[in-house]
Amino acid sequence: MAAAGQRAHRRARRRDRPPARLPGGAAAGAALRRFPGMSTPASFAPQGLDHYAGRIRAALAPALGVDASDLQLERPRHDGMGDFALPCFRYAEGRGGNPAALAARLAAELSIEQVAAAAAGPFLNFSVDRAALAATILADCGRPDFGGGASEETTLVEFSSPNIAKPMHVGHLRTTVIGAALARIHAHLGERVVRLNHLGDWGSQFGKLVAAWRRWGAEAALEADPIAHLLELYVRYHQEEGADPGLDAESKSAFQELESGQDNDTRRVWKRFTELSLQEFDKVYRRLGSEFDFIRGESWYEDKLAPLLAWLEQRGVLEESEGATIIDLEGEGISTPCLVKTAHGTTLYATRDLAAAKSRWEEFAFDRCLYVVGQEQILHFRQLFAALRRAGCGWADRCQHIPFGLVRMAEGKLSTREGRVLALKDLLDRAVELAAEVIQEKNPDMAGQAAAAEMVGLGAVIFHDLKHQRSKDVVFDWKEVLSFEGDTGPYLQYTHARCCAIVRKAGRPVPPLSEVDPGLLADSPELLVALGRFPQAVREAAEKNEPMVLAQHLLKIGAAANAFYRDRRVLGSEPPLEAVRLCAVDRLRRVLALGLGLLGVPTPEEM
RNA sequence: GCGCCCGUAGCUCAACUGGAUAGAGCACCGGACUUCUAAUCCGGUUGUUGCAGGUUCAAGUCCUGCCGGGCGUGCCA
Repeated sequence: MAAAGQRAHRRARRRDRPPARLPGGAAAGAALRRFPGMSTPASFAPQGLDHYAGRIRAALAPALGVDASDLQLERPRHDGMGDFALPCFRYAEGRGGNPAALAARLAAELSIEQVAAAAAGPFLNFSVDRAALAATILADCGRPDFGGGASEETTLVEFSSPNIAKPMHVGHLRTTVIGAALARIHAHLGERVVRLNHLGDWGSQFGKLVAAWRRWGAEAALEADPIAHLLELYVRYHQEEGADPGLDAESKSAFQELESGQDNDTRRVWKRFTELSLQEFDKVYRRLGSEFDFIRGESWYEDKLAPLLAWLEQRGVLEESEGATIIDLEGEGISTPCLVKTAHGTTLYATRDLAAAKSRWEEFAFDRCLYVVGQEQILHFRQLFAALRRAGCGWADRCQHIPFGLVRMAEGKLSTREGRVLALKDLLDRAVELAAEVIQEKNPDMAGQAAAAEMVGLGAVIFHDLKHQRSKDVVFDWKEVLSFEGDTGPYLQYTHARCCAIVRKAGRPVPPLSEVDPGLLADSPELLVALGRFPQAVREAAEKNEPMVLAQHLLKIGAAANAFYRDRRVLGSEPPLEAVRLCAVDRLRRVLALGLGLLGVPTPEEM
């Protein structure tokens, strides 16, 4: 059993929000709206730099005779080259000119309010007037919905999905943290988000567990530390199964009792294991700020399996092969068929996922359904979606696997069966402990040190996970994960806390925009541009389902912020300067809190 | 065997899905705290983007073939 985001089985618990009502049945429209380049989709009011991108497009489109949405506006590679760039190569092609000449001509001809155009060889660079930009940024960044949108689509996010009776370990960190971040990011864009925890609570392994419990289980140990004891039983089972054929028979019969659906002792034991596990998981979820609208294990779909199989049969996609029931996927370009029933008649992982997908579609009519599950299951999801397509589900294209790389320990492979795991709780505790030491050293007089340490420690772990591309494997390195310097969560938390301190110590309210002169911020273009690009970062993170995009952008804002208040004294400066800088610091504080909040990184006001 | 993912500075990673001189952090060296938190800032050093071809005005990015690592590959989840 691999280290990363497993998903497994049954029995669901519903909590919190009521089952959402969907506006009018089958939602129409493309599952995934594409946001080409730096365009601003209609559902988003222009924010930050978007204002100017819109103007530039509007001016360029007629000049080039192309549709505004086809314009490829880019970020210049280096600061100082402007705020937007248009490579002119492709536009020069059709009209016989050379790109540099076209750029020069456009630079001379274009007249855009508050935007200067300059040719740089074949590139046309645009610079936004600093004072105008400052005014825009100060106005937009103060809003709590900065970078937000008005999409009315419905997005399902399935994430975390640990197996019951096993500890959550570092492998679960990624799915839990990435999934929660994606859910928040999509929600910020206005989407109606449904968070699902597809617990691994079903399957033959629970027959094994119950069998092991009957042989060696100890009530006292179970109550003291349920998951530790259950893991112990699981490990022991695998140690002894080879030498003891009776075990296998016991576990098979236990699983049959479980699957029978009848209320018997096996089922009661299993149910108790589930509840004990959930209590433990909840502690971690609370710390990580992860919430679910529905905790539905695989078992929740149990009574939907028979109808599903009947439906598949009716659709004519089932075949028998070597005694098993399969859906052939050759026509979908997948040589491995999807198995929905074993030769012994039991259902499989894929069967439950098919039932789950169909049930979710019928309940939520989603515009997209994201499965945040490790990339070792890529084939499984390809099969799942292909099988749905074969069964005639057009909505299968709205389902998307969001894979991520494996977490591996530097010392070697993680293995649940061998009992070698790094429990997530231990990782978090260690991070918090270290954060407490640093706070004690750097800010010994602060009140509420324990609370701050919890936030900083968790912030370090969460941000570390989110700042990398999902697809890359991660070699877990204590030193790196627990680093609080440089491009880290605590760096951003620190920046936020500094901004909070300045606002707090100002001894007066942040002046309203009408009372400041934004032009006085013209000396800090990096800061303005970094803040101004925040909406684009949120959008791109959602579009790619890649929180890293937002994390990386927050680092840019953080760097600009630190340089800003390092060189520009706020409090005690000339009154007009103090006013506008205070205003800027306030916006920084808000945007950092907003962005970090989307990622799930806590934002202490002092640390 | 076949399929998918990854390969960028000593280390950890970016690079806006084909654009400008490939950028950050860590580490190392040197500077900056009687003033809003030095968990910071400023400056310096670091590249055959795994290898070889190909497409293109333009390739880290696309196509082919290799090398290396990881993960999958019908009755587990």
